Amino acid sequence: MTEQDDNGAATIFDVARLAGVSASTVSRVVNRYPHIKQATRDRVEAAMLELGYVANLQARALAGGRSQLIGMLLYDLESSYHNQIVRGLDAELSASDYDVMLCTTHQRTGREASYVAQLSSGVVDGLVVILPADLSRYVEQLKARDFPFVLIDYDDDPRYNVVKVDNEHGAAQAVDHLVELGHRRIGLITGNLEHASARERRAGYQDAMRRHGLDDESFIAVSDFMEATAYDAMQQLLARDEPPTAVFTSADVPAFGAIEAIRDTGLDVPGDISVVGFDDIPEAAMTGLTTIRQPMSEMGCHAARIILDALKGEVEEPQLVVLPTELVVRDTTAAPPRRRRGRR
Amino acid sequence: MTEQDDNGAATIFDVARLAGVSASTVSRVVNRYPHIKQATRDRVEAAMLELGYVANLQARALAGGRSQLIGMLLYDLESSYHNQIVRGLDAELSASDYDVMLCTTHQRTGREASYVAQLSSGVVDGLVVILPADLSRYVEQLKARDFPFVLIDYDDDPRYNVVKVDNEHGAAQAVDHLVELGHRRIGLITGNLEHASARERRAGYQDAMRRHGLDDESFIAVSDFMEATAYDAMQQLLARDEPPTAVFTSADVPAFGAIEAIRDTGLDVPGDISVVGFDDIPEAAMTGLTTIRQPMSEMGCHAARIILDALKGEVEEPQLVVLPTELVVRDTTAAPPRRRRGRR
DNA sequence: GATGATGTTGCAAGCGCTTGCAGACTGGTC
DNA sequence: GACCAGTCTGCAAGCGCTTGCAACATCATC
Repeated sequence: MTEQDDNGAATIFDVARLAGVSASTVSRVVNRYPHIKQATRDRVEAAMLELGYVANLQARALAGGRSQLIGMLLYDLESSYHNQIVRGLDAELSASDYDVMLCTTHQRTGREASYVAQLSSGVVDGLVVILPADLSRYVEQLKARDFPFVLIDYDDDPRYNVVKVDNEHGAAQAVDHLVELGHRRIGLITGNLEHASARERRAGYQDAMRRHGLDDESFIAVSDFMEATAYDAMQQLLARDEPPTAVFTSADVPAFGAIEAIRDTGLDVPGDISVVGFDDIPEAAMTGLTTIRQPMSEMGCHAARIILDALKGEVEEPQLVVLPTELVVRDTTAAPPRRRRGRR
Repeated sequence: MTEQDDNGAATIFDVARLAGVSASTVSRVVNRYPHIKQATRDRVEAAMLELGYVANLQARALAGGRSQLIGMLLYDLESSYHNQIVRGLDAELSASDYDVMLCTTHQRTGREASYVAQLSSGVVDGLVVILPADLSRYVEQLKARDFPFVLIDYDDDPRYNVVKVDNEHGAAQAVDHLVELGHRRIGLITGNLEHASARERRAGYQDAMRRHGLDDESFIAVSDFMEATAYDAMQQLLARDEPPTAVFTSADVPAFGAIEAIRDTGLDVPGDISVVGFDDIPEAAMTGLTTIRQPMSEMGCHAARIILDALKGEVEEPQLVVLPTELVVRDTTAAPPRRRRGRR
């Protein structure tokens, strides 16, 4: 309302002067230090309000306080998969005065380490990481510094906090569903095998197939979670003498690619070939894709909770949270066609 | 490689000691100050490498330097619309050693002001804002402080940097397309009219309709960019004595809602009713929605460029960038049915 | 060989905040 | 009335960095 300084915002000293106390006292009010006389507190709060005081996060973090920010490192913002997780995280954190800062590495995979270094050196108080592949380089450093962090969708590693879903069981659910419908020739289009999730889903598929007496490695095509490569992978499977009557893809996005490839060959989904995805992103519901649902926003919640606990100093053993998946049957799966058609 | 301190990372002093220079010199090397002897520079760089030195962003920002971060404020991360913009922004920025920090206000509309205050008080060097409604509260403050910022999808306001598309023309393209197909009763489902884009698209629709001698306010239903409310709005339009044979929705997401409502009534898209969206999000291509494309990643690029220019001190007049839209015809538009059917 | 223009570096004062320590109170007890 | 425990507040020393200023080194010039 009243006098604002020339350019910048009001500092803690401005507030202190106006309230007739020292800066330390203002700091204590802001940080909810218990032993402050109510009258003093009121005066300080009034002054803050009047000046529109906003704490300078930089200074606070620098002086040893907290930045009240949790970093989230992703390789990509394209997929709605991440967004759901962010939602969950954000919802849980915002109840505790924390906020999320999102960073994406995009193409520039090599920059992960520097991102982590930067963020963890004061910008954020904790880190949630969804990245493929080998984190060892920087994760060990974080660990050594007792910096709170959670890995999402990573290998089960007793040294770290990990939040994930039961990928193997999820893949088995997909296979079981297809077998129940009567399918015997069931293909798999895996994701990039650098991802733990891709490996685990493949393992789940293989186990389930074996359990049904159906294992045949040649039904496996490798892709990388992208639509275009899944299209190609599907074409490979279709080119076989006896193409599969169903495919399970390691995510929803590649499922779309597979469906396109199938339809481009003149075949029908699910009439000729059934398709099951993984994730249950919103687009899956929209297009009627049968899929294995991951509770994504729950994953975000759990990650948040682990970080918050660590921040409270309730440091426990590293936690492993494995959430259950769920089969969602929609319109891309059906019984296999009666009469066998060779190819095409 | 060698001695790392007890916990935290190496500071500028550690580097200085190892290189046998003062901290200021190290700072100058880091900040590419020109007058440094090559030999000194080399020595410092070697020391940095050896210690794995990472500048503390907080301290740097606090001391008056730059954080090398551009903030982006969104109300939502759900729609792929934003993601595309972020992509463009990020691509452009990362070429200049800047990174993006994303913040979403989510439901909590009231917190926008505090977000902006926090971010602009040192966390980021510039701000890109995609928010609905009334920004006046905090935007004026930013302006007064000469803090670089860009508004996306905002009213044309000569005081601010604004990046947007030609919403009116886009809407006109949609109407023209439908008229060309033979439609005369063309409905509009607007977005939340707090958004400038919703208002402009409505204006474009109205102008075009008038131009074709077709204006009839009763064909306008108000929604809010969401699928569910668009569903309801469409139902209203369908309940009329003479329902429209085509609708234009102010975004792609509500178009999906409208289509669902139409199909739930037993009618066909585009056989009975044509639908045109706006945005061209990936889901539009996937589901064959005819729509008006916004060059989203270009919008991000432009925003980045404006911020970077401002940061370079090349402060010019506030810029207004209006990008063209493009009609993308897919499978949800066709000629109206021959024989008029009353309702249902 | 003196002079000035440049190039190269260090000193020290902050940036806005937190926090350990200590001093000044308050109240209750013996 | 003296004393102790507890409550409340200020002082001052940083957190890790940038940057204006000044000092010194270098070099070409006359």
